[in-house]
Order: sequence, then C-alpha cells, then structure tokens
Amino acid sequence: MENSQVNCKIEKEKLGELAEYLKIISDENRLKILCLLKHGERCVCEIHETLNLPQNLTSHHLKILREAELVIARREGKWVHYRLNDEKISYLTELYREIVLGG
Amino acid sequence: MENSQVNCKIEKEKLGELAEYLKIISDENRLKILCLLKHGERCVCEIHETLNLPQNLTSHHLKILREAELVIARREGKWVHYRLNDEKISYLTELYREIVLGG
DNA sequence: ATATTATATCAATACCTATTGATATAATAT
DNA sequence: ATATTATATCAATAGGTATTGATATAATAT
Repeated sequence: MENSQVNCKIEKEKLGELAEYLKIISDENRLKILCLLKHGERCVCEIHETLNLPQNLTSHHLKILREAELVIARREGKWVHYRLNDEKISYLTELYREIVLGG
Repeated sequence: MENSQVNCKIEKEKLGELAEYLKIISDENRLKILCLLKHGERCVCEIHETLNLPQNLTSHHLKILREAELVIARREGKWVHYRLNDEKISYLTELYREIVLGG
C-alpha cells in the first residue's frame, strides 16, 4: 500500500501550506528581510534603510510576512519591531523536508 | 566585522538563485510532480495521468523544472522519462538552509 | 506512405502581485 | 493644539504566469 499516489494523497493537505510558504519566501526582498531578521529584532526603519527599500514597500512585505506568521510584530512607542517566528519557520522547513526531500 | 549587512552582502549573489528555486517549487502542481518523482523516474503520460493534469500543462511545468535543472529528461522511443536531479536539489536545499536558517 | 501515440509548442486569456506615489494613522514632543 | 517621526494603507500601474485549446513535432507501427 505504499505507492506514490497514496503518498501524494497523504501529503496533499500539507502541500498547499508548503506552496504558500514557498511563494511568500520566493521574493528576493522578503528573503532579504528574513535574512536580516536572523540577526535579531529590527524596526521597520532599520529594515528599509539597511536594505535600501522604500518604506511603504518594506511595510507591504512585512505585512505579507506577518500575515503568514513568519514574523512577529511588537510595537514600542512609535516603532514597530519585527522578529522571526522561529517555530513557524521550523515547522514549514520540516514540511519542505518531508514533501520535497525524503519521504 | 560580523554585522547583518556584511552577511547579507555575502549571501546576496546566492539570494537570487534561491529565490528563483523557491518560486519554481512554490507552484502546487510542480510540487506534486517533484513529490511523484521522488519515487522514481516517470514518463510524461504517467505524470499527467497520476496527477490528473492536462497533458500540455504537465509538459509546460516539466519544461520549467527541466530548464531550472531540477529534473532530468531522458527520451526512450516515444516516451520521455523524467527524474529528479538530486544533486541540484541538494545544492539548493543547502542554500535555503544557509540563507533562511542558520548563518 | 498513413495512422497512432507521446510529447512539446503556440496563442490567448485571466489572474495575481511587486512596485510606486500619495495619503492616512499612530505615537510622541513642543 | 501643532509638528514631527514612524508605520500602514490605498489606488494605479506594469509585468509576470498558470491555465486552456489548438496545433506541431517526434517516434513507432501498419
């Protein structure tokens, strides 16, 4: 009972979740943001200045990352600090490993 | 000399390569194809029948995967058999690990 | 040669999304 | 209150791409 159709059916529900994740992180600017946040929490202005992205574009990408729960926002006064959601990223990385790599 | 800007500059050249890979595999149908090919070489008709995709659409996605060198084609008579390019996928997975996960 | 099967390409559509410029909101300071 | 700084949203545009239907190519068989 271990054929590829069965396997693909089992993984099918997770496939959409993985595809959505991959789509979100397949943007160069969003990858840069994630890469930057690996080194710790950053506010929006730090992100857009460091990466040389317009403020509104940075905000836009952060919204997408935030809605996908890949990053977590924390307001402190005027500033909004963003950090990685490590658990979510770990979970989705495991999904990638499961679906794309070994069974 | 170990700040995020420097790191991101080092990784910058690889970032485009990773983004392209992620964009290609962020399509559900292409993920299904890769998932199917994990179990071994398949010809186009097997792929499109197993996954219930139109023949031309299957061919289209295979072309994208082939041009990205994620799969390798081998003609045998009327049939064209596709298989995973494990080395390329391993390389790009390592890139993902480097850039998105640990430094 | 013609027919059949397998695969690829082409053209058109329809949808999605990154980017930009302008504007709005939110918090603080004066 | 007004001003300033930080962030978010909105509208419009431009470019990309998944899908479909029709057609072409490639290999084999009759």
